[in-house]
Amino acid sequence: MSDDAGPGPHYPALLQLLRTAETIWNSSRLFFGRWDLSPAQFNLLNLLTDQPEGLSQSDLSRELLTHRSNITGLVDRLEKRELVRRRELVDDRRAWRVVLTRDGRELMNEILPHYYRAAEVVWGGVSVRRATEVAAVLQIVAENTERASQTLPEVAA
Amino acid sequence: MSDDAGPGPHYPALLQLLRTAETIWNSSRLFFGRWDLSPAQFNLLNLLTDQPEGLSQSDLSRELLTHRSNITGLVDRLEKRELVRRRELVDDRRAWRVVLTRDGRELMNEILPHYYRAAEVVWGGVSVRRATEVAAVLQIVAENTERASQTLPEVAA
DNA sequence: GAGCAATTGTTGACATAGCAACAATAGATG
DNA sequence: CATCTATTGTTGCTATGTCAACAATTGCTC
Repeated sequence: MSDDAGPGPHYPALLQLLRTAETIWNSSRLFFGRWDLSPAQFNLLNLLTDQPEGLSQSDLSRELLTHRSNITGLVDRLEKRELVRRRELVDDRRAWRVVLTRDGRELMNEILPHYYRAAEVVWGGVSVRRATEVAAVLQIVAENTERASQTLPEVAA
Repeated sequence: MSDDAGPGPHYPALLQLLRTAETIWNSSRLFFGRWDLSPAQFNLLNLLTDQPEGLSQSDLSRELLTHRSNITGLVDRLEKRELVRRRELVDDRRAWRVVLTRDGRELMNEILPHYYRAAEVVWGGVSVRRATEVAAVLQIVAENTERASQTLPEVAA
């Protein structure tokens, strides 16, 4: 129960986690740059790939862990390149269904094999079993974080 | 050697990694908001905390895994709040030494204990041993990613 | 149905990113 | 020394991100 404490024993692991994720994100920018896509744009397209009915912008913001208002511009730019289209949602006139166009689907068909291969390269030397264990721990960390966010004042009280 | 492959066996772990990091990042925005800091601002101040001589903006950009040009505005805003100061670097008139002010040091002294405690909360239920193992795997992943970035064309060839 | 609360997407303001181009300076090489 | 190259920080452009406020619509409740 020491009080003016320095870093705890888990602290280095937290730093490594954030650092690794940032490294991957930066590298993915180079990777997707070959198709003139930002990581954010790719992630959005990727979400739509197995959604023939499309997703609302609200759905997209939830899945992408980002604010609704980001989606507007993101979809605007992808729509301008005709990779994506806004279609009407019959039972709700406030919302759109964002769907892949034919061009969008073809682009994803081209990128995805490269992407999946790169994902394996990144885990090179790490067994599937070990990677799965790591993912399980990371899920716990994510859940802890969300729980802590909801009771924010107490986290640091 | 299948070719029009779907996701590989490590793919879910990659998604979980990125998702967890984003969750932490988003949560940290709320957390640091109590002191009117963005996560980026905190990270910069945190780097300076054990650097009484300060760091050049180049050093900062390297450590923060971000472009030089970001640091300009980041330091500008922190300087306006008098948490940080640009001082001359005697042997190189191109560069600055960015150092914490007294206010900046005091602010960090206030925040850091809360921060370190939150870092432990995030790993709740995960033993130190396990967290350290996870971090070791994540370091391998980061190294693989950097190596792949340097030989980008081949990654997806 | 009328009224009220919640949701959806957009907008504007701003912080945070990357990148290219630039001026100033430093370092290396002849 | 002169020149060529590399590094440092800044600027402008754009994309991405948060947030608050707004209009339109939906859902709920009386």
